[in-house]
Amino acid sequence: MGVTIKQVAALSGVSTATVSKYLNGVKLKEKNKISVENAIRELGFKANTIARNLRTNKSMTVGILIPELDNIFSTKIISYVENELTPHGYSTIICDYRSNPELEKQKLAFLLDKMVDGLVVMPDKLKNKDIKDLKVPIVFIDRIINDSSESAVLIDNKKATYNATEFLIGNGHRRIGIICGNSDIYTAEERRKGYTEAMVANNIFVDENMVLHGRYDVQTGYTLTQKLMQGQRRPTAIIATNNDITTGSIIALHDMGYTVPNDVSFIGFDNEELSRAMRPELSVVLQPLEEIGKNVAKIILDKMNYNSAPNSYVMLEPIFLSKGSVKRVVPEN
Amino acid sequence: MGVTIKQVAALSGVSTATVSKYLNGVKLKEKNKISVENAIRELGFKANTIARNLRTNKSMTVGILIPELDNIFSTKIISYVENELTPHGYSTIICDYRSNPELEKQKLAFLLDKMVDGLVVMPDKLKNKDIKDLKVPIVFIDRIINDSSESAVLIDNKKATYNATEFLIGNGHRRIGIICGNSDIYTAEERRKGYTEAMVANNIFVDENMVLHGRYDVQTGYTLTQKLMQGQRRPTAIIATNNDITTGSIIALHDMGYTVPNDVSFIGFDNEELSRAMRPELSVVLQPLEEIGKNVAKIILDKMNYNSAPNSYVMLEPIFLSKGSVKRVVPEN
DNA sequence: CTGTTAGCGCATTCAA
DNA sequence: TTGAATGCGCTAACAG
Repeated sequence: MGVTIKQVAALSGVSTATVSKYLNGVKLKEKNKISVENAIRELGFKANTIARNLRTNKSMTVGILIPELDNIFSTKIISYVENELTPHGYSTIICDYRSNPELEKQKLAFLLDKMVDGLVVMPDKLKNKDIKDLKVPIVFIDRIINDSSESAVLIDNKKATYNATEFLIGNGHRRIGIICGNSDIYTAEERRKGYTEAMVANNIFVDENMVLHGRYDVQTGYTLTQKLMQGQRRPTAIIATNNDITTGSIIALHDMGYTVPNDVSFIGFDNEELSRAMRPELSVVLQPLEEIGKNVAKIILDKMNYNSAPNSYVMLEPIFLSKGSVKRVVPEN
Repeated sequence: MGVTIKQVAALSGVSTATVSKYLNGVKLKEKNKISVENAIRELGFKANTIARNLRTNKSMTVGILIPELDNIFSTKIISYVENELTPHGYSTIICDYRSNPELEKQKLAFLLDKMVDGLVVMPDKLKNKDIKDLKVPIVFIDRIINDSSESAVLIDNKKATYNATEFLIGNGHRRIGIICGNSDIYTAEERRKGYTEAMVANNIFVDENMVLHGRYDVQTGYTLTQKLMQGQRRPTAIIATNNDITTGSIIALHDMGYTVPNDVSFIGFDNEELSRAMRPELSVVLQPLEEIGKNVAKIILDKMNYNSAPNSYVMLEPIFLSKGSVKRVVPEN
């Protein structure tokens, strides 16, 4: 369908091999170089990458697999990753699996089909066996897979909620509700642990009615906040553990007529923009998105370029932004 | 480096042609079919799609090109498009061009390189000449390209802001500020026109200081809102014309100590979640994202399957959600 | 520095 | 039904 190297060769009076070399940066005799260039221009030639990939077994593309597309947290990180990859000549193919375990595997296979040279994955239900004998380098973001020692970049999730919880405790709170993602997600479980550890460290009883699990979405934040606030003994503070849960939780509180922090103190996660828009602004745990992205890019580039690059596991510090959504209360004890 | 059709053929005692036929759904003699299936299983054979694409000139994938990845408006639509495409056997490759005209063309070329069978594009600076002789079907979302009669799905943008503006006028507002995207973006210009037309239709002078243009991002919303509110004669109402501008605008108002709607009335765009989180909730113009996605999918599928499918241009109705962010005022003059 | 030759993995004639 | 042969467009030896 398109113009081929053969036609270029014919028109310029050299062999296809020579044209190919030209395309791959090999120096030609000045005269040949010029006639090849002319032919390319005249014919409007564009190399067929599919054929090239077939031949070289490389595609100069990195596959990116995330659970949801409409999740700013992951898309922002990806933007940063892309930013670092592009200057090195790599393109990216982004796929989402709608938090669906079936799709998760299918899309992984799809990316492999496209002969990606590397993979950046935010996994959900993926198991070690699904990835352990892939021939392409892989880096996990945000979450890791049990028993896998593949490279990963994430934040210290336990610390994130530990700090948030301690902050609340320091302000007199004892009944602290927390809304977590499903406990089979690594991140969710870590965040839950951070909370529990902080409570325990401060000799506070952990009421299981205060620890709720659901999906990482607005609806979950909404519903579980209602549940927390409708219980017999309400929390005096709530921690939302992801971007969408933060949104849903705030909407629910407002819909129920509660004011933050007068009726209930609040610490959000990730949702910097909502935090800034509210008055008082929300105290939030933020992740260093740009740093995450840069680390991911560095690791995957290293791995693609030096097969021997060892796995690296990077754990970054969460950022706690203290704003006006936490009120000091008298401890109930 | 994987298992090839050749090895399968060898192991099952038939020719590669026969294996290929099996893979493509051609009926084989029962005995052959079984041995081929066994061989495939034993060897763990997986057809190499790159080779297949090279041969067939098809990839069963649709390329999606959007300006920004961290823009929920586009990613939500894409989710819906994907949802409709998957059951038909099509996968998607998503690329963003970071609102960069250079990248916009590059990524388009990248997708073409991947031999996508169809294209869904939210264009920015793309010109008709860039796409007029592509051999793959294309559908535009949200924005169209001048002098191009390609298929497109969008909302009636002019009406969206016309209605919002009329609503404000009906509530006594005369000095109405509006923050628009860059005027070379189709959508931005339409929205600006809707505003102007409503003003003119109501015999209200259009003060050019009230009509500001910038990027479709939070920073723009923030800065231009400051500008509007710092002027000598402040607006009594502000219209933000996209998701991020809405966010930035609200943050700016709050940072300056203004309350909505007491100090200034406000109508946002797209940002349903922020709208729901605020108290009073924000009045907003919403787009029917799911409907947009479904229309896009339908059109691109038709075009990929019947080359003759005519171009279609779908214009959907915007939704105006009236909440508490608009206050009735006494008209100034 | 250039051309010849071979083949990546698959799908598709055309005969048989 | 099947198989032998051919080639999609390109790159990679190797020899010249």
